[in-house]
Amino acid sequence: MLRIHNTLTAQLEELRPLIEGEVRFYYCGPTVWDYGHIGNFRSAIAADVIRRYLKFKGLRVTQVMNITDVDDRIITKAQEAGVGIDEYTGRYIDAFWEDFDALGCERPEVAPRATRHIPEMAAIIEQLEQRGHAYQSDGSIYYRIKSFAEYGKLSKINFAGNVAGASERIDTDKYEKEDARDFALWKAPNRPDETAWDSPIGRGRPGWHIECSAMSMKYLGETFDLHLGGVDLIFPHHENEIAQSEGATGKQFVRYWLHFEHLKVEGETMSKSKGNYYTFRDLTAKGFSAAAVRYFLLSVPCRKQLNFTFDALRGAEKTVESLRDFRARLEEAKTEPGTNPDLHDATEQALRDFEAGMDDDLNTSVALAAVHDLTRQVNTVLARRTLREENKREVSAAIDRIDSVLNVFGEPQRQMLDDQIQRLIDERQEARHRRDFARGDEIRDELAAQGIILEDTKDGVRWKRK
RNA sequence: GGCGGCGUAGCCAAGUGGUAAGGCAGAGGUCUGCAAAACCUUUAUUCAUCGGUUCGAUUCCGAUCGCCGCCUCCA
Repeated sequence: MLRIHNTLTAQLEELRPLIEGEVRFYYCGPTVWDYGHIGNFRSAIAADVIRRYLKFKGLRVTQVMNITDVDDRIITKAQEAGVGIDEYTGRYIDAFWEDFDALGCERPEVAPRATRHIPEMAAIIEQLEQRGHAYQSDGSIYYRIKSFAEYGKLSKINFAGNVAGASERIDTDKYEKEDARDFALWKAPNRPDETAWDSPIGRGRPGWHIECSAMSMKYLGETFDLHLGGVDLIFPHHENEIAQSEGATGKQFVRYWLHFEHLKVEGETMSKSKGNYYTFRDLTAKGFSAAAVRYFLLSVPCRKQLNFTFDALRGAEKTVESLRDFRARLEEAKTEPGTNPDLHDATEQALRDFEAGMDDDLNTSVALAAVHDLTRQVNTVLARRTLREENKREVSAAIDRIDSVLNVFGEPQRQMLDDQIQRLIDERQEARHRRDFARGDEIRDELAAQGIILEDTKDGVRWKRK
């Protein structure tokens, strides 16, 4: 029997004998019409960090991630727009992947779409009917919750305990269901012209939950290791996934569940009506970099609520800039052979601290503190010009290793300068040698206006793009 | 009403039964022709409030106030 641990990494140790070096996991991604807000991307980045950390730990991963491309709203919206459902969802899906890539997330192995898995869903529904977990009513098919004794085990929802205030809202008469709690597996079309699919279980469209059961089990097996998603999905979605999958197979569905907490904005719920609803594209339009957004969103452990403020995002922007500068300066640094033993120890310590932080329930805050400790110490050594060749190699390797998980340092940008700019830089150096600082500063301002920032160092001038 | 998360410096926050990580911002300094970058020093006698347990609580317990989520449809 598996014990359930309170951290992912502890659970992985328990799983190791079973998983043979490969972690198979599922991430419930967004729905197309809701794909772009930063709350969703916080989850997507959290899943990405987990994915990358599993690889850091030497495990192989098979990740399945869905973007829901069919629901009542999509069907309605597409019909209103007078376009096919694929055409309607396609542009959102394209935009999603564009943002996903920009935010430095690794693509999952499989990104299935519900609309391409109707037969698989129908098969599970048939199985549920055979096993007495489902029933037909008015052409639709519902899950019979009474038949699944363990229903509620994930969310610990106590239906009996709900009092007047909440239970009043459940209007039993409104649905053709045996029990108010039963949920739709398959919905008959409301109108003859409504978008629907033909299948062995009739014409209709899938209920929300069945897609995740069908697609996860198809690609990961009837039992798999890890299931990720936002806390808002615990009930009913994940509860229903368990009921569907375990009802159909009689086997344990998921070994370990991990839920990401919400993002708040200025201490409040993010909502369009409050005017504090931000998409990733809103933030880039305001001039924030994708790296800063990623850094901010992953800087707090994913099981904790995170409060988004523009002050904090500006802070993340500065931090990310200094990390990127750090890596560039490290690579440019001239070194003499040998090693600086203190820095060698500090580098090893940083790697240990980073991993210890991540092992402690993916505590990215602690892991980042280790990164900052290392960069500060290396900067000190760089300032004193006592960085040695071996340290440079070790630190660089450590940063690469850490950044294989966080992906916040950014790619070293060694583009060429065009001749005209290079000539201006040379002219400025000459002017400064003549102590013509007025001309020098004039050139510096001119270049700054073109987005080229100059820094004078003992080894000459270095430049970077703003 | 039920279940759960949370309240730590100007901002984002980690954290622990033994006396507050880290980042950003701020202050002073080093370096620089000046900048920039970087470094050094500094910034919470205190962790929402009030009680309790304890030799000792920010950390445990209770109450209060405040914020967030789920408990209904849609995903």
